[in-house]
Amino acid sequence: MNIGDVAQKAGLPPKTIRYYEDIGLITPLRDTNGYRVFRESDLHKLAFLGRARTLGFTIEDCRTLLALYEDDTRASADVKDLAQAHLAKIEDKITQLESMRDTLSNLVQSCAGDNRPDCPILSDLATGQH
Amino acid sequence: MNIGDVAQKAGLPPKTIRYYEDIGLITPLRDTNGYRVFRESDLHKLAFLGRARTLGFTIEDCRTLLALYEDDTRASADVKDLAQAHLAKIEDKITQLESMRDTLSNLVQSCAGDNRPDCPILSDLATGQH
DNA sequence: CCTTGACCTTCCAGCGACTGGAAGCCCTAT
DNA sequence: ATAGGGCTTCCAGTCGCTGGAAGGTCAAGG
Repeated sequence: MNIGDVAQKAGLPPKTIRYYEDIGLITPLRDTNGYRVFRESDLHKLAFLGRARTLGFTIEDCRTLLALYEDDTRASADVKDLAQAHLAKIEDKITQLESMRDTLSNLVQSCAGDNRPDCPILSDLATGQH
Repeated sequence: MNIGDVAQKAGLPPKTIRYYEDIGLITPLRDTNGYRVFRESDLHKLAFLGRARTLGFTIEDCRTLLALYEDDTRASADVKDLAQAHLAKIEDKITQLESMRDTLSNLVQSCAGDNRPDCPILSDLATGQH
């Protein structure tokens, strides 16, 4: 399989796949012409990585997850710990974003949005007073 | 005011303030010794920027907001549009993160987290099947 | 007067995870 | 022979800082 095919099947851009090779997440073979040759196992890893990234795991988390996946003697607790830590970070981010959203949505609602200059959004930014 | 004082008062690290000067958000004066000298107006702008960044506006948004703030003839509609667009992005991000959180939290709950290797989290990543 | 230590300066590099683009090779079809 | 598409590498840029090195400045204390 060439990079185009595997990119299609894994749902990742070729650039990303090359990058993943660069940082040692996968090691496809090489044809005599220098082209990368992907095995089924490479495709499998790439799909794994794609899903892990979709869940927001960092690349380093992904590296760890792949290692755990390939280790028959892993303890599921290690995977769970990693996932739980990641989940906690996501929940933190959600909380942060919700606070932004709430403030912003109040400000937006209080702004007339006409062609006059008076604007509670700017007043708030200027003074920090709601 | 030197950078340390203004950093304290604005609640921003000196490094960030220097960066804001680099990219043209502020233009403090200079003392004969080369030290930056901040006026009240600089402090005011920095506090404005700090609050805008806390609300998640990008630097370019902040630049626009500052320009609008300083333009007496602005239309509040322009500010509102900007804020609304930003709000929409935040809401998108929240939705994305919530979807991650839901999937992850299901996976975490289904994982025994003991010292056996069987792990539904890894199975899911490997197969994409829940 | 000298030193110490806290402050200030500039400049360069790195973070994370790609992404765009240039320059050039390879392969197939016409 | 040529045109096109796909492949290669390498370099630079994204965003918003942040760390660190190397060095100038200033006020206080001995």
